[in-house]
Amino acid sequence: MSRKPTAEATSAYARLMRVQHSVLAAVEKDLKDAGFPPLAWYDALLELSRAERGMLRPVELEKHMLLPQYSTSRLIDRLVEAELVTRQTCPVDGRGQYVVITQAGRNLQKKMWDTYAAAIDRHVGSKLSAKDAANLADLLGRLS
Amino acid sequence: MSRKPTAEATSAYARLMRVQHSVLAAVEKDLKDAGFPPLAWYDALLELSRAERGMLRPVELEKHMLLPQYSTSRLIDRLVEAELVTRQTCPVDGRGQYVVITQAGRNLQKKMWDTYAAAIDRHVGSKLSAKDAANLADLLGRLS
DNA sequence: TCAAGGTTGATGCAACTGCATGAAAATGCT
DNA sequence: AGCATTTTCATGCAGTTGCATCAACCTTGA
Repeated sequence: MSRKPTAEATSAYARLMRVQHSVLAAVEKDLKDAGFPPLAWYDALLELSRAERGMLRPVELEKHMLLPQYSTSRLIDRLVEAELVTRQTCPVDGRGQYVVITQAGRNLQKKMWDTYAAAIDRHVGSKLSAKDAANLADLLGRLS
Repeated sequence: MSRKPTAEATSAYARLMRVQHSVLAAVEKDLKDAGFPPLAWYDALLELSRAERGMLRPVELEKHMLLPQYSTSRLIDRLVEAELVTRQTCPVDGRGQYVVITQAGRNLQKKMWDTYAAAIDRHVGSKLSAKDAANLADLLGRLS
């Protein structure tokens, strides 16, 4: 049975799309203006830097980042090309591999965070009280 | 002066990115599975259908949709190709043109709305009370 | 053990995007 | 009016994404 959304739900949906688009564009612009690579690189480096021994299987990275498989594969290509990660063969699974963050990768991730944090603060933090932000996070969480 | 965001702001930001991504992917999938073109087509057709006499300048469409200029230009190409809109020369501005929605365009927009509405209800409406949805819309609105 | 089926990762190709630029027309300034 | 600037729209090119598919390997089950 296919129901129609309420006006409130439609409005929330529309703003979710629009606001995310604007905020993401603004944040990406701040990073780009500071001479940094795209956000997807940061996300990947962050996941890797937090992982045990700085390594993850592509398939794990893929799940963390909610990216399609081929997209992850090519992102890794670019990170390898930029020497921010290396590929290592996986000893326990002949199909698989490990992606390992390099020291340069860790350094870049840390450097990007300064700019990234400032951008988040400017485009989100400065516009909401901590209480409102927590409330927003909670409401968004219910959509998962 | 570049400040760091609070944990609440960071969390709200992260969820905004993640949840929008998931919801958009789910909605696009529903539309695609029903055999419809991408959401951007719907958005353009909706804007046009609501406009005076079903026509807009590309530059206006661009502002409504928050798209870069070249992206709008090419979207219009595809809509023209699919005979959902036509281009007409603009009598008051020799540079400009009008994009006019066709009857087929209006029909498609209406048909898509059934599926789109059901998707919004499923992925947003059904997960929030009307009050929560209104609250969410309000909080998101403060980020604009 | 071996075949069937699932998982992991790469890649050719077509479509799409971003960037830089160009052409044409309008606007503003003196 | 004359010239520089701005606005509007299109497009070549390189890089990226989406789709389909492939190859290699693992797992399951008889």
